[in-house]
Amino acid sequence: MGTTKTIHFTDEQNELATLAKAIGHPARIAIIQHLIKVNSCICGDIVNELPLAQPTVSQHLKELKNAGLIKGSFEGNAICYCLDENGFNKIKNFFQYVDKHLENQKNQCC
Amino acid sequence: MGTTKTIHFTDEQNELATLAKAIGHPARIAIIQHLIKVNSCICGDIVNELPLAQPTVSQHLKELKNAGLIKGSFEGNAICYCLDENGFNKIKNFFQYVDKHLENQKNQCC
DNA sequence: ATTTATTATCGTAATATTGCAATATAAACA
DNA sequence: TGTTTATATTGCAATATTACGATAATAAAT
Repeated sequence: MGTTKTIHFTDEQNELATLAKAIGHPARIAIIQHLIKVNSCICGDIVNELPLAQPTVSQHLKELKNAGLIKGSFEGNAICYCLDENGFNKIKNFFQYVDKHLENQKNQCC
Repeated sequence: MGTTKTIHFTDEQNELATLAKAIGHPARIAIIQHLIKVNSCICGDIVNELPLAQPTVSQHLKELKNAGLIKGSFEGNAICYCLDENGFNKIKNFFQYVDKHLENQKNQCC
């Protein structure tokens, strides 16, 4: 196998999983952190920042983009990337939901 | 390969990635949601809730536990699982950090 | 038009993940 | 002790992910 049984889960569960999975790699965390640090958008700089070859970085950027976590726009012959609030808002809601529960259940666990 | 180059990233980046990766599967999202729904702890019920075989569920529980997202305590011959705030607080902080940035940069992206 | 710079894609090797049947382990109880 | 119940582990097949060299594609600059 190796194949996730997405059919048996709800769209919401699959979407949240896809978002979390996209974030679940140190290189992609580093990309997100860098995009926050430099405030405005960047592109080939990300390749210089990361300890990975250009095709690998390109692949990671693609995954983040597919998940709706970053967006890129052409700027001359380069591409400017920045965070996409669409994806982040979706997970943010999930974590707020979890957090609300954790507050209520403090020290009441089994 | 298939091997993530964890050595080249910071401990924080690797830890956040591990947490997000653990959440990044619909079955594990479903487990988290169920633990929230039933409020107090449960165990074999999770197996009944999920459309997966017992060994598969056991594996998913193990991953969540290793990541510090759930904790289990023995209750007779059964095991009672519930959410572990340790793991969740760590990612929560990350998303708050991201969110703060997104608020500032609204519509100022490239 | 050619070169240069920037990013994406293809192909491929190595490793990781997912899922399950079979089996093991451990605790309660008869 | 033997049996039931609950969970974990092992072993394995199928698929996914990660990473990179080589190469393509695109657009600016000369």
